[in-house]
Amino acid sequence: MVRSPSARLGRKGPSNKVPAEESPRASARSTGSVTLGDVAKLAGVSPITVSRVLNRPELVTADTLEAVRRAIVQTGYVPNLLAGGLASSRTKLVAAIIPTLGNAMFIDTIQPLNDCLSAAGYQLMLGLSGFPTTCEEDLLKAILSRRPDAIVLTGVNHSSESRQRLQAARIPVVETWDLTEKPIDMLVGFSHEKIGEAVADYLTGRGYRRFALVCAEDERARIRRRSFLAALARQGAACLATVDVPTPTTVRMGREGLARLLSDGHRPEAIFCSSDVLAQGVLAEAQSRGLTVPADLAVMGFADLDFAAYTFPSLSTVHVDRAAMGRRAAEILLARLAGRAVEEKRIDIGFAIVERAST
Amino acid sequence: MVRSPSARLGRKGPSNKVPAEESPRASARSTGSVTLGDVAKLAGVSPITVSRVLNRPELVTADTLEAVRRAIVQTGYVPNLLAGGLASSRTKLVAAIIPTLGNAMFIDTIQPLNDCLSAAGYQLMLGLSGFPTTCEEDLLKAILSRRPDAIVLTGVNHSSESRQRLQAARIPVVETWDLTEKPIDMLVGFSHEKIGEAVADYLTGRGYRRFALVCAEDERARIRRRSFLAALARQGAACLATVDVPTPTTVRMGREGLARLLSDGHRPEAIFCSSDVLAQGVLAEAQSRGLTVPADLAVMGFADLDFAAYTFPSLSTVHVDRAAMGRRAAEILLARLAGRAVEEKRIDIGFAIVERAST
DNA sequence: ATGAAAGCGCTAACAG
DNA sequence: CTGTTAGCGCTTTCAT
Repeated sequence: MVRSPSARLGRKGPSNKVPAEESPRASARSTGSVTLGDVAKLAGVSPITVSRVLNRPELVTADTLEAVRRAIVQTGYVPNLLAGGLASSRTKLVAAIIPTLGNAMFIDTIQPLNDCLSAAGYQLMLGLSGFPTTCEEDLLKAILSRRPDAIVLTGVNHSSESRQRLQAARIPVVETWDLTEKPIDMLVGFSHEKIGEAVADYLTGRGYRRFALVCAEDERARIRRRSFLAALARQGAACLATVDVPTPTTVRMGREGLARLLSDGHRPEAIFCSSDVLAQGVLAEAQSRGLTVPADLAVMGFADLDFAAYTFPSLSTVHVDRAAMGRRAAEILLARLAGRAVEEKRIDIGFAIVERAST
Repeated sequence: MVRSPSARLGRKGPSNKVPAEESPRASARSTGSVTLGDVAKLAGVSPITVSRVLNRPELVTADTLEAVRRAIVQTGYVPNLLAGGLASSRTKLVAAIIPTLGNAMFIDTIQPLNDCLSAAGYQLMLGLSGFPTTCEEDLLKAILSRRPDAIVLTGVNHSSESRQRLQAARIPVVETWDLTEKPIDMLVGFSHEKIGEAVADYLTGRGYRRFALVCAEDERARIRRRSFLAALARQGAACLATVDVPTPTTVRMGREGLARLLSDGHRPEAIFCSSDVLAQGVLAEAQSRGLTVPADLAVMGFADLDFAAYTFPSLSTVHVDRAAMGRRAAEILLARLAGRAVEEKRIDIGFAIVERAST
C-alpha cells in the first residue's frame, strides 16, 4: 500500500468518496458495510490506529487524527459495536427492567436514568416485564445475552434463578423502587411499609375513622396496604372495604372503584388509592356525584404524578422523588463502571405526604 | 476428546456441574463466562451442534438435543448475541425512535409494537430523540452502531444525513405518526393536515365562530394548526389567539393556557388543544372558574388518551388508533424480516372525531 | 506513536 | 445428521 503523504493525509481526491471496490471481493461473507479496515486503507494507516482515533484519540498524532477523521467522514463509517463489544467485553449498554410503559411512575424514573447514562456515553436498553408473552425469567435471559455492562431492576423480589443469573453475569446491578436487607448489589429506593404506616397516622390524626382502599394488584401496593391496615388496627380505626384492580391501572378503574364502594353501601370518610391514577378516577366519580372533596370524602393518592396536582387540587398524595431515584441510580452505576469507589451503595430516598386538600 | 456414549449423552456425573477448569487457561482474554464451546465439551459434541440446538433444533437428533440441552442447563449457559450477531449479521434487534417517554401518546404505540416484536423473538431498543444531550443525528449513529435488523421512526421529516445513513444501513425502515409522499421505506400513519381541517369543519358546523388554540411546539401539532386555521379562514370564522407551550406538555400548561387567554381578554367559544393533556388542563381551569363545558366553552383535544375520557366527560377529541399503528408497524416489519412480501407498505390508519361533550 | 498478530464467541458454507 | 474450516469487525497484547 502506498503511503505517500498526500494519501496518508487524505488531502486531495475530490472524488474518492467511497473506498474503491477492492479487486476480487475480499470475503464472500462481508456485509457490505464500511469497516475499520476500509477507513484505515483510505487514511493510509493500520486498522488499530483508526480504533485509537475513535476510542483513545489522545494517543494519536494530530496529523493522523485529522487524516483518519476525514476518512471516517468520507466513507460514512459507522462503528460496529457488536464487534467492539465482543472484543473488549464492554458494550456501553445498560439494561433496565420495568413492569410497563403504561405507568407514568416508572417512566419518571427512567427518563433521568436515560439522560444521565446517555450523557456518559452509555445507551439504555429497556425491558418490559409486565408482558404475558415474556416472563421475567426469559426477559432477563434475553437481556443478558446482549451483554450489558450493568443492569437496573424495578423492585427487590426476584426469583432465585434470576438472582443466580445476575450474579453469574458479574456486572453491577441496581435495584430500585423498594428497600431490602439483602440487595443483590446496589439499591436506590424507599420504604413502602413506612408509607402505609405514615398515611394511616396522617389520616387518623386528622380525625378520619372510616376508610376504604382502591388498590392495584401490585406487589408494592400490597405492602403499603398491609402496613396501612396494621396501623389502622392499632389506632382502632376501621377499613370498610377494599377494591382490587388489575395493573396497569387506569382512571376509569378509579371511577368504577368508588362507584362500587358506594353501591355496596359503604360510606368511607377517606380513601387511600394505590396510585394517583386511581385517585384521579375516584375524584372524578366523586365530583360527578356531587360529593365535595375532602369535606364529604378525603382522597389520598400515591406517587405525586404531575398531572394529578393540576387536575383536581383536592388530592393529597404521597410524594416520591422518582426522578431523583433515576438520577442516583445512574450516579452510583456510572461511578462503579468508571472504577470509582461507590461510597453509598444503599440509598433510601424517602417520601413525603403532600397536603393539597385545603386548596 | 473422548466420545464415549456416556460422555456424549451426558447421562451421568451428578457433580460435573461446571466444566472442569481446563488445564492451562485456554486464553488470557477469556471473559470467564460459559461459552458454546464449554457446553459442547460437556455434551460431547462440536460447538456447531450446540448452535443448531439453539437456532435450528429441527436439524438435530432427539438424543443429541436432549444431551445438549442438559449441558446448557448444567452450565447455566447464556448465548452471546454480540458474537452471534457479528457472525450472522442478524441481531434480532429492532430499534424505535420516539421523541420522549413523557407523552403517553407515543407509548401507546410502542407497547403493542414491543409486544408483537418480542412475541416474534425480536427485542425492541428504544431511542429518545427529544433530549438536548443527544441530537437525533447522534442518536441514530448510536443506534445503527448496534446493527439493528430494522428501525421504526416517529415522524417523516428527517435530515438528509439521517436519510442517507438509514439508506446505507440497508435495513427495513418504518416511519410512523404521519404521512408523506416520499417515505424512506414503509409507512404507517395518518394525516395531520386532514385532522386540522376536519376539526374546523366539525366545530364551525356546530355553530361555533370564535376560536382559540393551545398548541405545543411540535412539528405535527403545527401542521394540524395550520390546516385548522386555513379551514377556519375559508369558513369566515375567527381564531382569536394561540397559546404556544413547550413539549413535553403537561396538564399545568393547559390550565395556564386558558388562564392566559382569559386574562388577555379573549372570550373564545371553543378551544382546540394539540393534545388531550393540554385539554385536560383547560377543562380543569374552566371548572375552577365555574365555566360550563361545552355550554360556556367547548374543548377539543387530540389523541383520545384513555385517562381523558374518564376524568372530564365533556372533552371531545380526535381519536387516533395508536395501538393499531404499533401493531401494523410490527406486522409489516416482521413480514419483511421474514422475507415475506409486504402487500401494503404504506398505511393510513385514519382518525375520527369523538363527541363526548353531550355526556 | 504506530503496527502485527491473535482471538473475542459465534455461525456460514461446505464436507462427509 | 454432524463436523471442519474460516471468518464476522473489532480490540488486546506486545513489539517496534
